[in-house]
Amino acid sequence: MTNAINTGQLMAIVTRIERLNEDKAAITEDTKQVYAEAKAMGYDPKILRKVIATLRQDSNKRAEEEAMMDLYMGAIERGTQ
Amino acid sequence: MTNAINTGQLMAIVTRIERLNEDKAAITEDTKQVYAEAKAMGYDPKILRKVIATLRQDSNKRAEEEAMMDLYMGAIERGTQ
Amino acid sequence: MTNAINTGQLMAIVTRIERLNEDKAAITEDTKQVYAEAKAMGYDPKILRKVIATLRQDSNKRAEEEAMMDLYMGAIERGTQ
Amino acid sequence: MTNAINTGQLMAIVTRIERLNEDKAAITEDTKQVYAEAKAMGYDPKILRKVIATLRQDSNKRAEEEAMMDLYMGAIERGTQ
DNA sequence: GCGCATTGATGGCTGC
DNA sequence: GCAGCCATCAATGCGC
Repeated sequence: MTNAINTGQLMAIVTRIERLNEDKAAITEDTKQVYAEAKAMGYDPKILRKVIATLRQDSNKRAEEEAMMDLYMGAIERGTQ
Repeated sequence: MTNAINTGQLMAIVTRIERLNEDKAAITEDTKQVYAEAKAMGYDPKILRKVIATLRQDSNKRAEEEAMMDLYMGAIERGTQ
Repeated sequence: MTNAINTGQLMAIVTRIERLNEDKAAITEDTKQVYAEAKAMGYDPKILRKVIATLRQDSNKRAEEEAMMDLYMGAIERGTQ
Repeated sequence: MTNAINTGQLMAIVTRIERLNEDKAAITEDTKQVYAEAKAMGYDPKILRKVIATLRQDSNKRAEEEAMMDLYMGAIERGTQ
């Protein structure tokens, strides 16, 4: 019967994921720390967040535009076959 | 006038945060990878996620929520008999 | 050449889809409203959502998932004793 | 004891939400239909989706820019108080 | 059946 | 201190 669970294997997986989750939480913590420092230096955290978000959006936008271009190009190629 | 912005300082902050965001994204990537491996080994990712979430939850709170859920469900079942 | 686009036709399609999207957004809004009212009446929205989700689920499938979850949890508990 | 549940009230809430969910599903259905028609007319559904998404993004972008502007204006006002 | 895109849910942050 | 808001994250559903 293959329904039996390989306990060691399962626990290894669970442990790895839990570890990754902790690492991620730690980074979130660090990020908050940086925002706190920035605030102490007089920067408005809210604006800072918006700026970062905007910078990220701009990269995404570029990627997005390329994707769209590819899509159009593909359509044209198919249309002219 | 103190409104002038220290460009270097600001960029340092922004860069640090972007770096942390990237690190976090990388970990998210790794996590997805682990789930994919687990799936390949025959584990159901959906259940796996539930298990991880459950392990993280406080058991008292969990019991409480279940009790309330039963209460609601019971009321509805009686109402539709 | 048939590659030329019928602008009016295309716009009609786009407009219809946008309209449907708006309608959907409006319903989402209404739904949030109902949850808010329910909360004001003392119902826990989180539990309420779980109840609705549960009612929608096929009960066989639900039992199956719970069984598998128990299997995983049992293996982990035994492993950590 | 106030923990007892007003069954009729609860069911009314649940029913309203379920109804809204159905309406939403119906709209989703309609949308799929429109995409199917468009495809039959020779439009590439994939591109169509991207176009719609882009149009939506552009509106969002405008709103976003206004929000950012407000944020900056607020910061300046606070800074000059 | 997979990957993706959208949508729904949760937790954290901010302002009152 | 809490409610509302936002941003992230999980999950379902869709098209390929």
